[in-house]
Amino acid sequence: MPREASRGLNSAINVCRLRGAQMTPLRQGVLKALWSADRPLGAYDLRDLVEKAFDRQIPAPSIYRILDFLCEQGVATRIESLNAYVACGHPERDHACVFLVCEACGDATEIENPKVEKLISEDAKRLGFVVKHQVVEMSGLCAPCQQAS
Amino acid sequence: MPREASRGLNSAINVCRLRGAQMTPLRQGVLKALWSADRPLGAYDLRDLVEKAFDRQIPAPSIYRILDFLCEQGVATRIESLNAYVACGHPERDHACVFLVCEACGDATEIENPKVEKLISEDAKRLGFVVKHQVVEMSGLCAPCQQAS
DNA sequence: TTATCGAATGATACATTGTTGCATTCACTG
DNA sequence: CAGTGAATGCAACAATGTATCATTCGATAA
Repeated sequence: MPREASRGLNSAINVCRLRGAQMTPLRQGVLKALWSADRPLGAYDLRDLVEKAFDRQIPAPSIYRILDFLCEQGVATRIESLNAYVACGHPERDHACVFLVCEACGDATEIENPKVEKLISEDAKRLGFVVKHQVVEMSGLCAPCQQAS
Repeated sequence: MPREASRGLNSAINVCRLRGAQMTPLRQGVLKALWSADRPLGAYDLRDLVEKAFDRQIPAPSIYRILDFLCEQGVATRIESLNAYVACGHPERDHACVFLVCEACGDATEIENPKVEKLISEDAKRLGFVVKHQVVEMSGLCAPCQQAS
């Protein structure tokens, strides 16, 4: 696992601990798998990885529960358009994620843009709508994949 | 079906015709079901509705192919966070949809905000990323449901 | 230490959503 | 009327997600 990922993982674990949220071995295992991956992973991909790491079978519901937990803690994010999950780089800030999802290589880059959140929230407010969770995912081609094609 | 929906349906049919895209009876049936609904419908919900309307069985792959077609034509949109589909109100303009999805009543309101698209596209451009499709979905509570709770 | 209690996980079965591959039908065109 | 490509039918299956209940684990308090 690259150093940056290692830092991200530790940071996430600390964030959870500070909140009093239990970071169990299995939860750490799932989060570690997410940090080790270079692309979003599906729940069953994660199950396979964690089963190998723990050398035993893990039931699907456990994986889903753990993913729910990690997303609630803000240390992972579900990418709706892929039915997949990624580790989140800055869980300490309560923020909204924006992803650039490459159709070719499958990589999902998280970008930060608080303006987007504000812009939409204002529109929503005008309609009396209270936003609780935002999904912003742009699919297309990343720079390397454009050149490759 | 309300008048507005009826207009929307006809407009969508015309848009497709003008493009030379075949608007077959089955495709119209699916689109009509979408326009008649007051909330996003899943592929299998749609299948049930269209089966009743046509009084015969429809295979799931047909529904999915038709939904793909309708989305490509811009007369319907998939809401990723719900695995569901809605009719799109203005297919003539090539636009990006932004949805407000109410967790309580399930309704999905489409709002227009070209600024959002621009804002993110600029960020993407800076990274050399070419956006082909955008998913912007805000979940929360609509005004009526806030009062109800 | 031990009883207890809630959180987390295990286990089984199942529901929902989406796809593959190939056959058939249909409408248009030469 | 034959040929062609688009659309649909059909069967089986794959992938994703959930419901339910049992069990284990870990902290806390008697």
